[in-house]
Amino acid sequence: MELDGDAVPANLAAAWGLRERPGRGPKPGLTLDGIVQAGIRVAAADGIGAVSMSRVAAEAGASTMALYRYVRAKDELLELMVDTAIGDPPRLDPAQGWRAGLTAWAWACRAVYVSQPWMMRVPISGPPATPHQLAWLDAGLSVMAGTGIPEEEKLSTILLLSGYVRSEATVAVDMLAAVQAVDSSLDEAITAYGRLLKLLVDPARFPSLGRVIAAGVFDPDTDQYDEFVFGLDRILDGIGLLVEQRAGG
Amino acid sequence: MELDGDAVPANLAAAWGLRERPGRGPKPGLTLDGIVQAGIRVAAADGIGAVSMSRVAAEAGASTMALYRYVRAKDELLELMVDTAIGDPPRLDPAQGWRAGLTAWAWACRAVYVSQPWMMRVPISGPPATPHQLAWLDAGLSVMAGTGIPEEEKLSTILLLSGYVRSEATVAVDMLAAVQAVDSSLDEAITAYGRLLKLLVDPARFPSLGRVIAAGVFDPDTDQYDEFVFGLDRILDGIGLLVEQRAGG
DNA sequence: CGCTTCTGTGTATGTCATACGCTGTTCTGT
DNA sequence: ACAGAACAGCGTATGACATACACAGAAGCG
Repeated sequence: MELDGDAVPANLAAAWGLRERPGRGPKPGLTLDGIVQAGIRVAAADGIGAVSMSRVAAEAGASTMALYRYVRAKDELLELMVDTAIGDPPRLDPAQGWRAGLTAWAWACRAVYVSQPWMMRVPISGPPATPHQLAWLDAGLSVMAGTGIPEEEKLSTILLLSGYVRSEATVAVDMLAAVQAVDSSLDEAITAYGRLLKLLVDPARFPSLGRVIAAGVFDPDTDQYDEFVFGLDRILDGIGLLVEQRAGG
Repeated sequence: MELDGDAVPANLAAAWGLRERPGRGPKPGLTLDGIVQAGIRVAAADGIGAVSMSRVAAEAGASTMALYRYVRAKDELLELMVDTAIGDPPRLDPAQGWRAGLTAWAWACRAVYVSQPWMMRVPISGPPATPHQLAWLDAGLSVMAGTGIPEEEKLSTILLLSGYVRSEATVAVDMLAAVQAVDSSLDEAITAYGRLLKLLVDPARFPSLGRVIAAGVFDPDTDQYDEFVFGLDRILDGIGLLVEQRAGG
Protein backbone atom coordinates (compact mmCIF):
# COMPACT_ATOMS: atom_id res chain seq x y z
CA MET A 1 0.00 0.00 0.00
CA GLU A 2 1.42 3.37 -0.98
CA LEU A 3 1.26 5.96 1.71
CA ASP A 4 1.88 9.57 1.10
CA GLY A 5 2.16 11.25 4.46
CA ASP A 6 -0.49 13.79 3.64
CA ALA A 7 -3.48 11.69 4.51
CA VAL A 8 -2.01 10.57 7.82
CA PRO A 9 -2.12 13.05 10.70
CA ALA A 10 1.27 14.43 11.65
CA ASN A 11 1.29 12.85 15.07
CA LEU A 12 0.88 9.38 13.58
CA ALA A 13 3.38 9.66 10.78
CA ALA A 14 6.35 8.85 13.00
CA ALA A 15 4.64 5.87 14.59
CA TRP A 16 4.06 4.36 11.18
CA GLY A 17 7.57 5.10 9.93
CA LEU A 18 6.32 7.55 7.35
CA ARG A 19 8.86 10.24 8.02
CA GLU A 20 10.84 10.38 4.82
CA ARG A 21 14.45 11.27 5.51
CA PRO A 22 16.00 12.19 2.18
CA GLY A 23 19.60 11.25 1.71
CA ARG A 24 20.87 14.77 1.49
CA GLY A 25 22.52 15.88 4.73
CA PRO A 26 24.82 14.19 7.23
CA LYS A 27 24.14 10.67 8.48
CA PRO A 28 21.76 10.74 11.41
CA GLY A 29 23.60 9.86 14.56
CA LEU A 30 20.48 8.86 16.41
CA THR A 31 17.52 6.68 15.61
CA LEU A 32 13.91 7.30 16.44
CA ASP A 33 13.78 3.94 18.12
CA GLY A 34 16.83 4.72 20.21
CA ILE A 35 15.22 7.91 21.43
CA VAL A 36 11.98 6.15 22.23
CA GLN A 37 13.83 3.44 24.11
CA ALA A 38 15.71 6.10 26.05
CA GLY A 39 12.40 7.70 26.97
CA ILE A 40 11.03 4.37 28.11
CA ARG A 41 14.10 3.77 30.26
CA VAL A 42 13.67 7.14 31.93
CA ALA A 43 9.97 6.58 32.50
CA ALA A 44 10.53 3.09 33.86
CA ALA A 45 13.21 4.32 36.22
CA ASP A 46 11.69 7.53 37.54
CA GLY A 47 8.14 7.83 36.21
CA ILE A 48 6.73 10.05 33.49
CA GLY A 49 7.31 13.05 35.66
CA ALA A 50 11.00 12.55 34.94
CA VAL A 51 10.53 12.35 31.20
CA SER A 52 11.74 15.73 30.03
CA MET A 53 13.27 16.35 26.67
CA SER A 54 16.62 17.10 28.22
CA ARG A 55 16.57 14.00 30.40
CA VAL A 56 15.68 11.77 27.49
CA ALA A 57 18.32 13.43 25.35
CA ALA A 58 20.94 12.80 28.02
CA GLU A 59 19.84 9.19 28.25
CA ALA A 60 20.07 8.88 24.47
CA GLY A 61 23.50 10.51 24.46
CA ALA A 62 22.58 13.65 22.59
CA SER A 63 21.64 17.23 23.21
CA THR A 64 18.12 18.27 24.02
CA MET A 65 17.40 19.87 20.69
CA ALA A 66 18.66 16.94 18.70
CA LEU A 67 15.49 15.08 19.60
CA TYR A 68 13.41 17.55 17.64
CA ARG A 69 14.99 16.28 14.46
CA TYR A 70 13.16 13.01 15.08
CA VAL A 71 10.09 14.04 16.97
CA ARG A 72 7.71 16.88 16.33
CA ALA A 73 6.95 17.56 19.98
CA LYS A 74 7.08 15.93 23.36
CA ASP A 75 3.53 14.60 23.00
CA GLU A 76 4.60 12.70 19.94
CA LEU A 77 7.48 11.16 21.84
CA LEU A 78 5.10 10.03 24.56
CA GLU A 79 2.76 8.46 22.05
CA LEU A 80 5.66 6.63 20.48
CA MET A 81 6.81 5.45 23.87
CA VAL A 82 3.39 4.07 24.66
CA ASP A 83 3.06 2.36 21.32
CA THR A 84 6.43 0.71 21.72
CA ALA A 85 5.80 -0.26 25.34
CA ILE A 86 2.51 -1.96 24.52
CA GLY A 87 4.45 -4.28 22.29
CA ASP A 88 2.95 -7.12 20.35
CA PRO A 89 -0.25 -8.80 21.48
CA PRO A 90 -0.10 -12.37 22.73
CA ARG A 91 -0.65 -15.20 20.33
CA LEU A 92 -4.13 -16.44 20.98
CA ASP A 93 -5.22 -19.92 20.05
CA PRO A 94 -8.34 -19.52 17.89
CA ALA A 95 -9.47 -23.01 18.87
CA GLN A 96 -9.90 -22.18 22.53
CA GLY A 97 -13.09 -20.21 21.97
CA TRP A 98 -13.97 -16.60 22.34
CA ARG A 99 -14.25 -16.51 26.13
CA ALA A 100 -10.88 -18.04 26.86
CA GLY A 101 -9.38 -15.89 24.14
CA LEU A 102 -10.77 -12.63 25.44
CA THR A 103 -9.79 -13.59 28.96
CA ALA A 104 -6.22 -14.19 27.89
CA TRP A 105 -6.23 -10.98 25.91
CA ALA A 106 -7.45 -8.94 28.88
CA TRP A 107 -4.96 -10.46 31.28
CA ALA A 108 -2.10 -9.90 28.88
CA CYS A 109 -3.11 -6.29 28.42
CA ARG A 110 -3.37 -5.75 32.11
CA ALA A 111 0.01 -7.34 32.67
CA VAL A 112 1.59 -4.91 30.25
CA TYR A 113 0.06 -1.94 32.02
CA VAL A 114 0.93 -3.08 35.49
CA SER A 115 4.50 -3.86 34.56
CA GLN A 116 4.92 -0.40 33.08
CA PRO A 117 2.82 1.86 35.29
CA TRP A 118 3.97 5.07 33.64
CA MET A 119 1.83 4.16 30.63
CA MET A 120 -1.30 4.91 32.64
CA ARG A 121 -0.13 8.48 33.06
CA VAL A 122 0.06 9.25 29.38
CA PRO A 123 -3.33 10.65 28.43
CA ILE A 124 -5.35 8.98 25.70
CA SER A 125 -5.28 10.99 22.53
CA GLY A 126 -8.08 9.45 20.55
CA PRO A 127 -9.23 6.11 19.17
CA PRO A 128 -6.53 3.48 18.59
CA ALA A 129 -4.41 4.28 15.59
CA THR A 130 -0.80 3.33 16.25
CA PRO A 131 0.64 0.08 14.91
CA HIS A 132 0.79 -1.87 18.14
CA GLN A 133 -2.56 -0.59 19.27
CA LEU A 134 -4.09 -1.83 16.05
CA ALA A 135 -2.27 -5.12 16.46
CA TRP A 136 -3.86 -5.62 19.87
CA LEU A 137 -7.19 -4.61 18.45
CA ASP A 138 -6.81 -7.10 15.65
CA ALA A 139 -5.80 -9.84 18.05
CA GLY A 140 -8.84 -9.18 20.17
CA LEU A 141 -11.14 -9.21 17.19
CA SER A 142 -9.65 -12.42 15.88
CA VAL A 143 -10.78 -14.52 18.81
CA MET A 144 -14.37 -13.56 18.12
CA ALA A 145 -14.19 -14.71 14.52
CA GLY A 146 -16.14 -17.86 15.24
CA THR A 147 -19.06 -16.06 16.84
CA GLY A 148 -21.98 -14.72 14.91
CA ILE A 149 -21.55 -11.25 16.29
CA PRO A 150 -21.66 -8.55 13.62
CA GLU A 151 -18.39 -6.79 12.92
CA GLU A 152 -19.55 -3.51 14.39
CA GLU A 153 -20.33 -5.18 17.68
CA LYS A 154 -17.05 -7.05 17.70
CA LEU A 155 -15.29 -3.75 17.53
CA SER A 156 -17.40 -2.28 20.31
CA THR A 157 -16.73 -5.35 22.39
CA ILE A 158 -12.99 -4.94 22.20
CA LEU A 159 -13.27 -1.26 22.91
CA LEU A 160 -15.39 -2.07 25.94
CA LEU A 161 -12.90 -4.61 27.17
CA SER A 162 -9.85 -2.47 26.60
CA GLY A 163 -11.47 0.45 28.35
CA TYR A 164 -12.19 -1.75 31.30
CA VAL A 165 -8.69 -3.11 31.50
CA ARG A 166 -7.29 0.37 31.33
CA SER A 167 -9.59 1.68 34.03
CA GLU A 168 -8.89 -1.13 36.39
CA ALA A 169 -5.17 -1.04 35.76
CA THR A 170 -5.09 2.68 36.40
CA VAL A 171 -6.61 2.28 39.84
CA ALA A 172 -4.46 -0.74 40.61
CA VAL A 173 -1.32 1.09 39.58
CA ASP A 174 -2.30 4.11 41.63
CA MET A 175 -2.75 2.01 44.72
CA LEU A 176 0.51 0.22 44.11
CA ALA A 177 2.26 3.57 43.82
CA ALA A 178 0.71 4.81 47.04
CA VAL A 179 1.79 1.58 48.66
CA GLN A 180 5.37 1.75 47.50
CA ALA A 181 5.68 5.26 48.85
CA VAL A 182 5.15 3.86 52.33
CA ASP A 183 6.76 0.55 51.56
CA SER A 184 3.84 -1.64 52.54
CA SER A 185 1.67 -4.22 50.81
CA LEU A 186 -1.37 -3.91 48.58
CA ASP A 187 -3.46 -5.50 51.29
CA GLU A 188 -2.44 -2.76 53.65
CA ALA A 189 -3.39 -0.15 51.06
CA ILE A 190 -6.89 -1.53 50.84
CA THR A 191 -7.14 -1.61 54.59
CA ALA A 192 -5.92 1.97 54.77
CA TYR A 193 -8.50 2.98 52.20
CA GLY A 194 -11.16 1.29 54.28
CA ARG A 195 -9.98 3.12 57.38
CA LEU A 196 -10.19 6.38 55.48
CA LEU A 197 -13.72 5.68 54.31
CA LYS A 198 -14.74 4.71 57.81
CA LEU A 199 -13.57 8.14 58.92
CA LEU A 200 -15.13 10.11 56.11
CA VAL A 201 -18.38 8.31 55.50
CA ASP A 202 -21.25 9.39 57.66
CA PRO A 203 -23.74 6.50 57.38
CA ALA A 204 -26.63 8.95 57.59
CA ARG A 205 -25.38 10.82 54.56
CA PHE A 206 -24.14 7.81 52.60
CA PRO A 207 -26.28 4.93 53.83
CA SER A 208 -25.51 2.44 51.07
CA LEU A 209 -21.82 3.08 51.26
CA GLY A 210 -22.07 2.78 55.00
CA ARG A 211 -23.55 -0.68 54.60
CA VAL A 212 -20.69 -1.71 52.33
CA ILE A 213 -18.18 -0.59 54.90
CA ALA A 214 -20.10 -2.19 57.74
CA ALA A 215 -20.12 -5.46 55.82
CA GLY A 216 -16.36 -5.52 56.28
CA VAL A 217 -15.48 -5.28 52.63
CA PHE A 218 -12.22 -3.54 53.43
CA ASP A 219 -11.26 -5.71 56.34
CA PRO A 220 -7.83 -7.22 55.93
CA ASP A 221 -8.88 -10.83 56.42
CA THR A 222 -11.20 -10.81 53.42
CA ASP A 223 -10.21 -13.87 51.44
CA GLN A 224 -8.88 -13.73 47.92
CA TYR A 225 -11.24 -11.48 46.06
CA ASP A 226 -10.02 -10.05 42.81
CA GLU A 227 -11.55 -6.82 41.60
CA PHE A 228 -10.26 -7.37 38.09
CA VAL A 229 -11.69 -10.85 37.82
CA PHE A 230 -15.09 -9.70 38.97
CA GLY A 231 -15.47 -6.98 36.34
CA LEU A 232 -14.00 -9.16 33.65
CA ASP A 233 -16.42 -11.95 34.41
CA ARG A 234 -19.40 -9.58 34.33
CA ILE A 235 -18.36 -8.20 30.96
CA LEU A 236 -17.70 -11.62 29.51
CA ASP A 237 -21.04 -12.85 30.83
CA GLY A 238 -22.72 -9.97 29.05
CA ILE A 239 -20.86 -10.75 25.86
CA GLY A 240 -21.83 -14.38 26.27
CA LEU A 241 -25.49 -13.45 26.17
CA LEU A 242 -24.82 -11.50 23.02
CA VAL A 243 -23.08 -14.47 21.45
CA GLU A 244 -26.01 -16.75 22.24
CA GLN A 245 -28.47 -14.18 21.02
CA ARG A 246 -26.69 -13.62 17.73
CA ALA A 247 -26.24 -17.36 17.23
CA GLY A 248 -29.81 -18.21 18.14
CA GLY A 249 -31.44 -15.37 16.21
CA MET B 1 -18.17 12.56 63.74
CA GLU B 2 -15.03 14.27 65.00
CA LEU B 3 -12.29 14.54 62.47
CA ASP B 4 -8.82 15.55 63.34
CA GLY B 5 -7.00 16.19 60.12
CA ASP B 6 -4.20 13.81 60.95
CA ALA B 7 -5.89 10.66 59.77
CA VAL B 8 -7.00 12.19 56.49
CA PRO B 9 -4.38 12.54 53.77
CA ALA B 10 -3.37 16.12 53.11
CA ASN B 11 -4.74 16.19 49.60
CA LEU B 12 -8.21 15.29 50.83
CA ALA B 13 -8.40 17.63 53.80
CA ALA B 14 -9.43 20.61 51.70
CA ALA B 15 -12.10 18.67 49.82
CA TRP B 16 -13.71 17.71 53.11
CA GLY B 17 -13.46 21.16 54.59
CA LEU B 18 -11.03 20.05 57.26
CA ARG B 19 -8.64 22.91 56.93
CA GLU B 20 -8.92 24.71 60.23
CA ARG B 21 -8.49 28.43 59.83
CA PRO B 22 -7.97 29.89 63.30
CA GLY B 23 -9.32 33.37 63.88
CA ARG B 24 -5.96 34.97 64.39
CA GLY B 25 -4.88 36.96 61.36
CA PRO B 26 -6.72 39.15 58.86
CA LYS B 27 -10.06 38.13 57.37
CA PRO B 28 -9.53 35.97 54.33
CA GLY B 29 -10.51 37.89 51.23
CA LEU B 30 -11.01 34.80 49.13
CA THR B 31 -12.84 31.55 49.63
CA LEU B 32 -11.73 28.11 48.62
CA ASP B 33 -14.95 27.69 46.73
CA GLY B 34 -14.45 30.95 44.87
CA ILE B 35 -11.02 29.82 43.76
CA VAL B 36 -12.32 26.45 42.66
CA GLN B 37 -15.13 28.09 40.73
CA ALA B 38 -12.62 30.39 39.07
CA GLY B 39 -10.58 27.37 38.07
CA ILE B 40 -13.63 25.69 36.63
CA ARG B 41 -14.50 28.79 34.63
CA VAL B 42 -11.01 28.88 33.15
CA ALA B 43 -11.08 25.19 32.34
CA ALA B 44 -14.53 25.41 30.79
CA ALA B 45 -13.52 28.36 28.67
CA ASP B 46 -10.07 27.34 27.46
CA GLY B 47 -9.41 23.77 28.61
CA ILE B 48 -7.18 22.46 31.36
CA GLY B 49 -4.15 23.56 29.42
CA ALA B 50 -5.17 27.09 30.32
CA VAL B 51 -5.49 26.35 34.02
CA SER B 52 -2.35 27.86 35.45
CA MET B 53 -2.10 29.22 38.93
CA SER B 54 -1.69 32.74 37.63
CA ARG B 55 -4.64 32.47 35.28
CA VAL B 56 -6.91 31.13 37.99
CA ALA B 57 -5.71 33.80 40.37
CA ALA B 58 -6.51 36.50 37.84
CA GLU B 59 -9.95 34.99 37.32
CA ALA B 60 -10.49 34.95 41.07
CA GLY B 61 -9.30 38.50 41.40
CA ALA B 62 -6.17 37.86 43.40
CA SER B 63 -2.46 37.40 42.95
CA THR B 64 -0.95 34.10 41.99
CA MET B 65 0.53 33.33 45.35
CA ALA B 66 -2.65 34.08 47.25
CA LEU B 67 -4.03 30.76 46.01
CA TYR B 68 -1.44 28.88 48.00
CA ARG B 69 -3.08 30.12 51.20
CA TYR B 70 -6.05 27.94 50.27
CA VAL B 71 -4.55 25.15 48.27
CA ARG B 72 -1.48 23.10 48.95
CA ALA B 73 -0.50 22.67 45.32
CA LYS B 74 -1.95 22.83 41.85
CA ASP B 75 -2.83 19.15 41.91
CA GLU B 76 -5.02 19.76 44.89
CA LEU B 77 -6.82 22.56 43.10
CA LEU B 78 -7.48 20.26 40.16
CA GLU B 79 -8.89 17.60 42.44
CA LEU B 80 -11.16 20.13 44.06
CA MET B 81 -12.29 21.36 40.67
CA VAL B 82 -13.18 17.86 39.60
CA ASP B 83 -15.02 17.11 42.80
CA THR B 84 -17.05 20.28 42.48
CA ALA B 85 -17.72 19.78 38.79
CA ILE B 86 -19.05 16.26 39.30
CA GLY B 87 -21.73 17.77 41.47
CA ASP B 88 -24.45 15.81 43.16
CA PRO B 89 -25.65 12.52 41.74
CA PRO B 90 -29.14 12.31 40.28
CA ARG B 91 -32.02 11.28 42.48
CA LEU B 92 -32.78 7.73 41.55
CA ASP B 93 -36.14 6.20 42.20
CA PRO B 94 -35.48 3.01 44.19
CA ALA B 95 -38.73 1.55 42.94
CA GLN B 96 -37.65 1.46 39.32
CA GLY B 97 -35.35 -1.50 39.82
CA TRP B 98 -31.63 -1.94 39.62
CA ARG B 99 -31.31 -1.97 35.86
CA ALA B 100 -33.19 1.24 35.20
CA GLY B 101 -31.40 2.81 38.13
CA LEU B 102 -27.93 1.89 36.97
CA THR B 103 -28.81 2.97 33.46
CA ALA B 104 -29.90 6.38 34.68
CA TRP B 105 -26.83 6.61 36.85
CA ALA B 106 -24.49 5.83 33.97
CA TRP B 107 -26.18 8.28 31.61
CA ALA B 108 -26.10 11.02 34.20
CA CYS B 109 -22.43 10.43 34.84
CA ARG B 110 -21.65 10.47 31.18
CA ALA B 111 -23.61 13.68 30.71
CA VAL B 112 -21.54 15.38 33.37
CA TYR B 113 -18.31 14.31 31.71
CA VAL B 114 -19.36 15.28 28.22
CA SER B 115 -20.62 18.66 29.30
CA GLN B 116 -17.31 19.39 31.02
CA PRO B 117 -14.71 17.72 28.85
CA TRP B 118 -11.76 19.13 30.75
CA MET B 119 -12.56 16.72 33.56
CA MET B 120 -11.32 13.83 31.44
CA ARG B 121 -7.90 15.45 31.31
CA VAL B 122 -7.37 15.49 35.03
CA PRO B 123 -5.62 12.25 35.86
CA ILE B 124 -7.17 9.87 38.36
CA SER B 125 -5.35 9.97 41.65
CA GLY B 126 -6.67 6.89 43.38
CA PRO B 127 -9.89 5.25 44.47
CA PRO B 128 -12.88 7.56 45.03
CA ALA B 129 -12.52 9.58 48.21
CA THR B 130 -13.86 13.09 47.69
CA PRO B 131 -17.35 14.03 48.91
CA HIS B 132 -19.11 14.15 45.56
CA GLN B 133 -17.37 11.06 44.32
CA LEU B 134 -18.57 9.19 47.37
CA ALA B 135 -22.05 10.63 46.87
CA TRP B 136 -22.14 9.22 43.36
CA LEU B 137 -20.80 5.94 44.64
CA ASP B 138 -23.49 5.85 47.29
CA ALA B 139 -26.20 6.68 44.79
CA GLY B 140 -25.05 3.88 42.53
CA LEU B 141 -24.95 1.41 45.39
CA SER B 142 -28.40 2.43 46.57
CA VAL B 143 -30.18 1.24 43.45
CA MET B 144 -28.81 -2.24 43.99
CA ALA B 145 -30.18 -2.44 47.51
CA GLY B 146 -33.04 -4.69 46.47
CA THR B 147 -30.81 -7.27 44.85
CA GLY B 148 -29.23 -10.12 46.70
CA ILE B 149 -25.76 -9.21 45.56
CA PRO B 150 -23.21 -9.16 48.38
CA GLU B 151 -21.91 -5.75 49.38
CA GLU B 152 -18.45 -6.42 48.07
CA GLU B 153 -19.82 -7.18 44.63
CA LYS B 154 -22.07 -4.15 44.67
CA LEU B 155 -19.01 -2.02 45.16
CA SER B 156 -17.15 -3.77 42.38
CA THR B 157 -20.16 -3.34 40.13
CA ILE B 158 -20.22 0.42 40.55
CA LEU B 159 -16.49 0.60 40.06
CA LEU B 160 -16.87 -1.40 36.88
CA LEU B 161 -19.62 0.84 35.63
CA SER B 162 -17.91 4.10 36.51
CA GLY B 163 -14.72 2.93 34.86
CA TYR B 164 -16.65 2.14 31.73
CA VAL B 165 -18.42 5.48 31.65
CA ARG B 166 -15.16 7.28 32.11
CA SER B 167 -13.42 5.31 29.37
CA GLU B 168 -16.16 5.83 26.89
CA ALA B 169 -16.57 9.49 27.73
CA THR B 170 -12.84 10.05 27.33
CA VAL B 171 -12.86 8.73 23.80
CA ALA B 172 -16.08 10.54 22.97
CA VAL B 173 -14.72 13.80 24.28
CA ASP B 174 -11.48 13.31 22.37
CA MET B 175 -13.34 12.81 19.14
CA LEU B 176 -15.54 15.79 19.81
CA ALA B 177 -12.46 17.91 20.43
CA ALA B 178 -10.85 16.74 17.21
CA VAL B 179 -14.09 17.52 15.45
CA GLN B 180 -14.43 21.01 16.82
CA ALA B 181 -10.91 21.83 15.72
CA VAL B 182 -12.03 21.35 12.12
CA ASP B 183 -15.57 22.49 12.76
CA SER B 184 -17.30 19.41 11.47
CA SER B 185 -19.69 16.84 12.91
CA LEU B 186 -19.14 13.74 14.97
CA ASP B 187 -20.29 11.64 12.04
CA GLU B 188 -17.56 13.13 9.94
CA ALA B 189 -15.01 12.36 12.65
CA ILE B 190 -15.95 8.69 12.57
CA THR B 191 -15.78 8.68 8.81
CA ALA B 192 -12.38 10.33 8.93
CA TYR B 193 -11.20 7.72 11.41
CA GLY B 194 -12.45 5.03 9.08
CA ARG B 195 -10.60 6.60 6.16
CA LEU B 196 -7.45 6.66 8.26
CA LEU B 197 -7.78 3.01 9.19
CA LYS B 198 -8.41 2.09 5.57
CA LEU B 199 -5.10 3.74 4.76
CA LEU B 200 -3.11 2.25 7.59
CA VAL B 201 -4.53 -1.22 7.91
CA ASP B 202 -2.98 -3.82 5.69
CA PRO B 203 -5.56 -6.65 5.64
CA ALA B 204 -2.77 -9.18 5.42
CA ARG B 205 -1.24 -7.92 8.62
CA PHE B 206 -4.49 -7.18 10.44
CA PRO B 207 -7.01 -9.57 8.93
CA SER B 208 -9.73 -9.27 11.55
CA LEU B 209 -9.54 -5.53 11.62
CA GLY B 210 -9.60 -5.58 7.86
CA ARG B 211 -12.86 -7.48 7.96
CA VAL B 212 -14.36 -4.92 10.29
CA ILE B 213 -13.41 -2.13 7.96
CA ALA B 214 -14.61 -4.04 4.92
CA ALA B 215 -17.95 -4.55 6.61
CA GLY B 216 -18.44 -0.82 6.37
CA VAL B 217 -18.51 -0.15 10.06
CA PHE B 218 -17.13 3.34 9.56
CA ASP B 219 -19.25 4.22 6.57
CA PRO B 220 -21.17 7.42 7.09
CA ASP B 221 -24.60 6.00 6.33
CA THR B 222 -24.47 3.53 9.19
CA ASP B 223 -27.73 4.03 11.02
CA GLN B 224 -27.97 5.11 14.62
CA TYR B 225 -25.55 2.92 16.46
CA ASP B 226 -24.48 4.06 19.86
CA GLU B 227 -21.17 2.86 21.17
CA PHE B 228 -22.07 3.84 24.72
CA VAL B 229 -25.36 2.00 24.70
CA PHE B 230 -23.71 -1.15 23.44
CA GLY B 231 -21.15 -1.37 26.19
CA LEU B 232 -23.62 -0.35 28.82
CA ASP B 233 -26.06 -3.04 27.75
CA ARG B 234 -23.37 -5.71 27.81
CA ILE B 235 -22.31 -4.74 31.30
CA LEU B 236 -25.86 -4.59 32.58
CA ASP B 237 -26.58 -7.96 31.01
CA GLY B 238 -23.63 -9.38 32.86
CA ILE B 239 -24.80 -7.85 36.09
CA GLY B 240 -28.26 -9.20 35.41
CA LEU B 241 -26.89 -12.72 35.36
CA LEU B 242 -25.23 -12.05 38.66
CA VAL B 243 -28.45 -10.77 40.13
CA GLU B 244 -30.32 -13.90 39.03
CA GLN B 245 -27.55 -16.10 40.27
CA ARG B 246 -27.39 -14.51 43.70
CA ALA B 247 -31.16 -14.50 43.97
CA GLY B 248 -31.53 -18.08 42.82
CA GLY B 249 -28.63 -19.49 44.83
C1' DC C 1 -0.60 47.77 73.93
C1' DG C 2 2.63 44.58 72.18
C1' DC C 3 2.87 39.93 70.41
C1' DT C 4 1.48 36.38 67.55
C1' DT C 5 -0.54 34.62 63.60
C1' DC C 6 -2.32 34.93 59.42
C1' DT C 7 -3.41 37.28 54.68
C1' DG C 8 -2.21 39.01 50.29
C1' DT C 9 1.66 40.25 47.44
C1' DG C 10 6.13 40.88 44.92
C1' DT C 11 10.18 38.85 43.79
C1' DA C 12 13.33 35.13 42.92
C1' DT C 13 14.49 30.48 41.41
C1' DG C 14 14.68 26.50 38.86
C1' DT C 15 12.51 23.66 35.34
C1' DC C 16 10.63 23.05 30.93
C1' DA C 17 9.32 23.02 25.95
C1' DT C 18 10.65 24.80 22.10
C1' DA C 19 12.04 28.60 18.37
C1' DC C 20 16.13 30.15 15.98
C1' DG C 21 20.42 30.35 14.00
C1' DC C 22 25.17 28.44 13.51
C1' DT C 23 28.58 24.93 12.08
C1' DG C 24 29.86 21.25 9.79
C1' DT C 25 28.44 17.15 6.82
C1' DT C 26 26.75 14.64 2.99
C1' DC C 27 24.70 14.09 -1.33
C1' DT C 28 23.14 16.01 -6.04
C1' DG C 29 23.61 18.04 -10.29
C1' DT C 30 26.85 19.76 -13.33
C1' DA D 1 35.76 17.70 -9.20
C1' DC D 2 32.88 21.25 -7.36
C1' DA D 3 29.20 24.42 -5.90
C1' DG D 4 25.42 24.53 -3.42
C1' DA D 5 21.36 22.52 -1.34
C1' DA D 6 19.53 20.06 2.41
C1' DC D 7 20.06 18.38 6.69
C1' DA D 8 22.28 16.75 11.56
C1' DG D 9 23.50 18.17 16.02
C1' DC D 10 24.23 21.88 19.12
C1' DG D 11 24.09 26.30 22.02
C1' DT D 12 21.54 29.94 23.27
C1' DA D 13 17.40 32.53 24.03
C1' DT D 14 12.62 32.98 25.27
C1' DG D 15 8.56 32.70 27.60
C1' DA D 16 5.54 30.03 30.59
C1' DC D 17 5.09 27.90 34.79
C1' DA D 18 5.02 26.10 39.82
C1' DT D 19 6.42 27.35 43.83
C1' DA D 20 9.77 28.95 47.83
C1' DC D 21 10.58 32.96 50.53
C1' DA D 22 10.23 37.10 52.85
C1' DC D 23 7.72 41.26 53.75
C1' DA D 24 3.87 44.56 55.10
C1' DG D 25 -0.26 45.18 57.09
C1' DA D 26 -4.53 43.23 59.59
C1' DA D 27 -6.82 40.95 63.33
C1' DG D 28 -7.34 38.79 67.48
C1' DC D 29 -5.13 37.54 72.25
C1' DG D 30 -2.87 38.34 76.54
